Amino acid sequence: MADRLDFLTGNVVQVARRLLGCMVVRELDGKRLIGKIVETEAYHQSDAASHSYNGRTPRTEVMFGPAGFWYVYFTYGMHYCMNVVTGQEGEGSAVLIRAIEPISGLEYMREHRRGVEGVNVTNGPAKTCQALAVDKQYSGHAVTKAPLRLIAGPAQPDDGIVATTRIGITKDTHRLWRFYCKDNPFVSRP
DNA sequence: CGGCAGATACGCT
DNA sequence: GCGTATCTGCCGT
Repeated sequence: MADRLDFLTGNVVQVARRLLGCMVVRELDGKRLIGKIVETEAYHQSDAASHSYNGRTPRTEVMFGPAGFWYVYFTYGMHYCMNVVTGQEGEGSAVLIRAIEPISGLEYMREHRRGVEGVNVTNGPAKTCQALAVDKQYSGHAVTKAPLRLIAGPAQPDDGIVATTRIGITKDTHRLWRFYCKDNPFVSRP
C-alpha cells in the first residue's frame, strides 16, 4: 500500500492534482473517520507564498524532509491546517489539504465542529482539521501510520479537475496552484 | 446570502 | 512588535 504513495516524491503541482480523490483516515477513540480529498494547494520553496520560502525554521523543517509526512501548522491564533510533504529530501514543498468530503464518521466530524451542518463541516482547511481533530502534534508524523493515514485513491481524470489561483495569500497570487474536484459541493469556494 | 470586522496566539524580524 | 495558506457571527439586502 505504501508503494501506491510513491507519487508523493514527485513535482508538488502534480502531487497536488494526484491527491484529489485520495483518502484521509483518522482513528480516534475506536472510531474511524474517513474523508476524500476534494481540494488542494501546492506550495514550494521557490514560491513567495510558501512557508518554506524563507528557508528552514523549526516550524517548517518538516517541509524540507522526505515526502510522506504531515506538516501541520497553526495560524490566525486559533486554526490548524494540514499538508502532505512532497518532493525530494532537502526540497521545501508540501500540499495543503483544503477540503474533504466526509465518507465515514460524519456524526463525529459534526461533533468536533460543534454541530454545524452540511458542507460547512469540512469545506475549508481549518474546518477539515477541526472535523478530524488534527492539531500540531501530528506535524512530522508519517502518513502511513495510524491514527492519521493517507490512502491512495484513483487518479482523477484531467477534465474532472479545476485549476485556479490560491486562496488567502498575498504573494505569488498568479500561480494556478489550487486544484479541486469539479462540481464537488465540499469545495471551499468554486 | 454576500460582505466585513473581530477573534486570538504563534513564528519570525 | 507585526503579519498570518481562516472562520464565525452580525449586519445589510
